Amino acid sequence: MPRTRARSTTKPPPRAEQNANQLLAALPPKDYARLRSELATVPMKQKQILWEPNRPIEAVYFPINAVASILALFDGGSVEVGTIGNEGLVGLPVFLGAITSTGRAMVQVAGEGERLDIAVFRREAHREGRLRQLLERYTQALVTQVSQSTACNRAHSVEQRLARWLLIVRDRVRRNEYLLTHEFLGQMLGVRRATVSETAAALQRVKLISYRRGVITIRNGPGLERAACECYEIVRQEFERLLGTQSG
Amino acid sequence: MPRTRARSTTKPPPRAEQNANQLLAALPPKDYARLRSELATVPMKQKQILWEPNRPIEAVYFPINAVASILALFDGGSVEVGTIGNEGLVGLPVFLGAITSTGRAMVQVAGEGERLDIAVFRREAHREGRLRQLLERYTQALVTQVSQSTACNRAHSVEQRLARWLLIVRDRVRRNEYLLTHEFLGQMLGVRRATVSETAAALQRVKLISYRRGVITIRNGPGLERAACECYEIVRQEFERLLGTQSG
DNA sequence: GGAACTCGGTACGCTAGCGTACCGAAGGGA
DNA sequence: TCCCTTCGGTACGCTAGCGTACCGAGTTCC
Repeated sequence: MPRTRARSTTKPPPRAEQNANQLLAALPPKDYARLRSELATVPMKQKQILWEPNRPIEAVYFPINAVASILALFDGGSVEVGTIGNEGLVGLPVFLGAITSTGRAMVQVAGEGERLDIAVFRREAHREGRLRQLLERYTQALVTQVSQSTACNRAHSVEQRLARWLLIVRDRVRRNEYLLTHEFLGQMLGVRRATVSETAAALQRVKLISYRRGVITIRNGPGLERAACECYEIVRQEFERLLGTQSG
Repeated sequence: MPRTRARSTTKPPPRAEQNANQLLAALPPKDYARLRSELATVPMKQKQILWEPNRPIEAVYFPINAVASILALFDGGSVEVGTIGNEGLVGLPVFLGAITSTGRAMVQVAGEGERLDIAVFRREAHREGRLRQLLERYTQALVTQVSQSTACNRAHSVEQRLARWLLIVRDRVRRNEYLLTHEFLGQMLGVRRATVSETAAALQRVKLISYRRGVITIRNGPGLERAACECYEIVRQEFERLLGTQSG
C-alpha cells in the first residue's frame, strides 16, 4: 500500500538546507524527487513510540531536529542501545529485510521528522543507488555505536556515560539546551533516577552543565568531552568517516 | 584483485551438508557455484586475529565449526559484543561498505572456516540475489544480538551472562564440550578471571556444567538455559525467525 | 489561590564485583 | 624426570551503584 498518509505540511525546498535530514539531503536530486511527494513532515513528540517490540513497523522516520532512541528490553526494564538524530533514520530493520524488531523505538527529544511509509521505503531502498549506499554506511555506523555502547556499559562509570550521552544528544539536536528529566535519563542509561541526580549534580558543580526542572544546558562542551569516555570520540569519528556527518 | 589465495583443501560437496556454513548452504546452486572456487577452507586457530581496529579488512570468513568474536575496545581492555559461528559471517563491515571497523575480530573456539577475499565478496554481495538477502537478514540478526548484549551488560548478573554465553557458544559449535579458559571467558564477559572462576564454580556445584583446565562441558542444557537471562532466548528466537537457523 | 502532580536532593544500609595477590595442581617440553 | 608455564581456587578490603524512601520546590490545572 504505497502512497499513503498525506503530508502534513507542504514540502520545503529539498536539498542540503540547514534543517534537513542529512541522509535525505545527500541524495541526488533525481532520487530525492521520487521520494519527495511521499514524505510527510510530522511532529515527533517526546515519549512517542515509533515501534513496539515484535509488532509490524509501519513507517520509517528521518528525523530533522528530533532525536529518537532504540531500546532493548529485559524483564521489566529497558536500556537505550542506539540514538538517532538528523544524521540517520529510524527504521533500519526494514532496510534489512525485517518486519519487526525485538526492541522499541521512542522519541527522546521532541522535534520534527520526515515520515515515510515502509512500502515506498522498501522500494526505494532496494533500488541500486545512492540511498542504498547511504543506508548501508549508516547501518555500519549505527552498529559501531551500539557495539561501543556494549563495551561502554561494561567498562565506564555513570559519570562518563552520562557525559557521553549528553554530547551525543547535543550533536543530534545541534543545540546546547534541550528538555530531559533525570528520570528519563536514568531510563536511557539504565541507572536509578537518584544516581542521575547525583551524577548530574557533580557535573553541574564543575560547571560543565547546568539544569533546572527538565532543561539540560551544556555549559562547557570541550570540558564535557573530557569528562566523557573515549567511546564518544570513537563513535563520532566513525560517523564522520562513514557519512561525513557532524554527529557522534 | 579477485581470484586470490588458493584454496588450502579441495572443495567439499557444496550444499547444506551437516558441517557447512549455513549462509553458504542456503545459496542456490548457481550462486554457490560462482563462489565455490574462490572459497578457501582454512583452519581458524584460537586467538587468531581476523582483523584489527582501523586496519583494512582483507578477507571475510564463513565459519564451519569455529566461533569468532567481535570485540569493542576501550582504554586498555576489550569486551565481546557479538559472537559468530556457522550461522553467519565474519565481515559484515565489508558488506556495509566499510573498509575498516573500530573493533577487533578474533577466533574464540578453534575450527575451520571458509575464507573469501573481499574483492570477490563485494562483487557477489552487491549482486541482487539470495546472498544479499541472506546477508541483510543476518545483519539484522547480529544487530539484535549486539543490542541485547548492551542491555544484558547493564542489567544482568555475571552468573546469568556466563550461562548465556556458554549457551551461545554451544549453539555455534554444536557440541557440549569445548576449550575455553576462565581467563579467556573473563575477557569476553568483561569481568575478572577470578569472578569467572567463582561463578563457574557455582554453576558446577549445581551440576549445570563441569570443567577442568580449559575444557568446559555443559552437563544440563535446559538447566543452564534457566540460569541464563532471557537475552539468550530473545536473540535465539530472532535468529531463528530471520534465518531459520538453530543458533542463538 | 489551593490542590495535585512532577521533578530533583539526599540519606541509609546493602551487595556484586573489583584489584590484587598468593598458592597449588595440571600439563608440556627437554 | 624435572622444570616451567598455565590454569584455577581462594581471600581481603574496597567502592560504585542499588533499592527504597522521604522531602521540598516548581508547575499545572481548576
